[in-house]
Amino acid sequence: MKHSRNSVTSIEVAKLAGVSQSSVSRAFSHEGPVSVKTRRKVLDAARKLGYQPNAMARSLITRRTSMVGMVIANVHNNPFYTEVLDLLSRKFQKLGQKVMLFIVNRDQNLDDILPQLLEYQVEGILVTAATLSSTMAEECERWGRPVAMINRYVPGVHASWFCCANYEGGKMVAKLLLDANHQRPAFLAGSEDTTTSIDRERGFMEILNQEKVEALREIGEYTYQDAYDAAIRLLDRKDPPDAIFCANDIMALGVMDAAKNGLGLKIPEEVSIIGFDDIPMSSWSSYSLTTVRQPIQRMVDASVEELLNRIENPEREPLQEVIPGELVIRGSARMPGGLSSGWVISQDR
Amino acid sequence: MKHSRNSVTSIEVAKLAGVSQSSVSRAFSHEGPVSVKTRRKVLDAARKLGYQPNAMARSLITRRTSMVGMVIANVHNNPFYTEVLDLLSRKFQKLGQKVMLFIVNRDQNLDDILPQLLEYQVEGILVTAATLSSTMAEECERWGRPVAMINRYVPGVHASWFCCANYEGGKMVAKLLLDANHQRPAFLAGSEDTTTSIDRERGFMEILNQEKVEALREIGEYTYQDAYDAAIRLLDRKDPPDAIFCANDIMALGVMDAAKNGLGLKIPEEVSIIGFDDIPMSSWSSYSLTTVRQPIQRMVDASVEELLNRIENPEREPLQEVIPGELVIRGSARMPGGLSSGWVISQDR
DNA sequence: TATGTTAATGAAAAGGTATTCATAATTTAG
DNA sequence: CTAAATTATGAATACCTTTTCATTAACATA
Repeated sequence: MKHSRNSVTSIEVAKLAGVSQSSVSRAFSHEGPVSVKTRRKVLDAARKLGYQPNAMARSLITRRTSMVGMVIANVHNNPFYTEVLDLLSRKFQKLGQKVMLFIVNRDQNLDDILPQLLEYQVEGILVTAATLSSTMAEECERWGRPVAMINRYVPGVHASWFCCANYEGGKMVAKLLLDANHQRPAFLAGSEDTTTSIDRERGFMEILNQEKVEALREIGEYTYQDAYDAAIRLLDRKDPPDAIFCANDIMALGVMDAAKNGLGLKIPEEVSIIGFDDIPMSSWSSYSLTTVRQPIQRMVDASVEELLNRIENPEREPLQEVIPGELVIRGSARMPGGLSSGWVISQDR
Repeated sequence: MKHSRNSVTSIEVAKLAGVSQSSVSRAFSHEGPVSVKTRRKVLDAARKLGYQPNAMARSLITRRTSMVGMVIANVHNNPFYTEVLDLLSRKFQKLGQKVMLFIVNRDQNLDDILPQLLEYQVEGILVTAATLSSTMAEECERWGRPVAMINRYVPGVHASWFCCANYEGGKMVAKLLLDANHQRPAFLAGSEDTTTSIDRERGFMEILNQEKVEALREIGEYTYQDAYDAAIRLLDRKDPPDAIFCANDIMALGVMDAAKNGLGLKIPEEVSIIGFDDIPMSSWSSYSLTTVRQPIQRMVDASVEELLNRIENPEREPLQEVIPGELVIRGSARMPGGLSSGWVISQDR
């Protein structure tokens, strides 16, 4: 026999089990008192009919859905966010939350996504690699739907966010390059309008300026190909840089390919390359990229826990945190003479 | 003012607009007749109150949710499935479907996922890179929840599926290698229990057997690292292979790194490497991997359309399709002398 | 045994919408 | 200008749960 849709209701189960519908509900929801005898009867009947409580009906009365919205960009062209997506999803699952997923473009306006999320009564929204406008975030929060962001923040917004210490990361890289006696560094920006790229550059430039070192600059739009092209432009000048700090790893890999295979340069002898993220490919022997590892697990854990926390306690004020990254020294950048010079060399994972 | 949860109902809107609740519903659902005047009044009031229809309540009565379940594995360690996830999600979005996402392990049992999907009344389920047991699939279908799979099938199962022509792909690769005069090919399997790996190997071996060519064999579990290790074992023997066909690209990249950087071999002069998938990295200049491109866009389009189609027409029989892949000739495999020999050389995307 | 407590049960209401049906308003045809 | 047909509206119902409340059964205490 073929059921057109799942039409088995608690009433039918009740009938078969010879109890009231209320008892069926109690047997399933672990709330309220049920005798072991009726529970058994109910579960037997339910199994026989293939009954399953209807989450929609339940949510209508409990006003809880156990659903969260997840908005993520850049998932296909940056393995870092693939990993974030993976970890987020699994963490939510483990904590009993259902995930409603929206994949967007980095620069996409979320104004048409939000209504859908709210319509479906998600209890909270997690945004990463995309930016929720300040007004939109306020709107969500005002309706009791907490928002948490990863690696993105909006000044003064009433929402939680968790970022890698991008500014400090940029500083670390600059110090490393100067210590290793680089004379002519360059910065390869991601997208001009992302705080991640901006902050990494700010930290980087801050140190260089202190030492009165000027830096070249190009834009790679956070993609392999744009970075490859930018690297060619950069390295093909009469006065090429001797080091390139890229706003993320995927660009750094593009730059390495451009330098090595495009222009036949030796890395790190002729040019040092440093990235940011520490995606899996950075440790591959073809690249061996020196980079700043983002504390991805901690960012994920913190943001999920914070989000669920604020769902349970709506009065709680949103939390924001900057979590330090760590330098991962591999082979793509020349090292300071001593090497001992106090650098923390992180192990590969 | 802070609303505890979204508590604005159609009744409040009706009150403010001075119409009945029914009219509010009609104004929003584009069903039934509404005069332009009342529609305007309703929408005005709704905007003022920040009203949004409650999808849970709606689904309860319409018995439709516009939600589909998406179960995907391997998303973090195989860029191919990252892209599938991305395309699937966007396609569903474009067609007005909400996606409930579950990320699982390849070998994970889906028995605990399914009840959750059914509980939340998804109207269909799309599974990729994971396997739904035959009985589970039947169960879903029996309750009117169509199932579609990408790159996975279960013999005799009553579900839709769309696969790349893995068997034929394996044959193509074998022919190419033989034509280019390779004497000692090897196959690097993914996971032993996946039809993708099995079918690719079957096609590959079929041609080799025809020509009485024996092949070496190793297992790489579909990961870069395992493949790297397997390649070392393979290439470090006294009688190493002169070609390695890998069950997917990510393994092929591991094999290339092992050969080039681990053992100092020249590719393709000393060993040819061929992959399967055509992930973005395969076209990077450090690899330039010859591979079989999966028709990812077509598989995604077909499976989504088929799933929605069967949701609308539950009586329709599930459709299955094998879609041919195409050989992408790059630089990681020695070519037949003529090169003209009739090979379709695909352009990079 | 009588009485007071606690546990178990069922009837009924509530949650927010879509939809049916009957009625009212409007338009069209004659 | 009336009758007929059409369109717009509102009241009431249904969707499937959870939960409250009142009632009954079971149990323990004196």
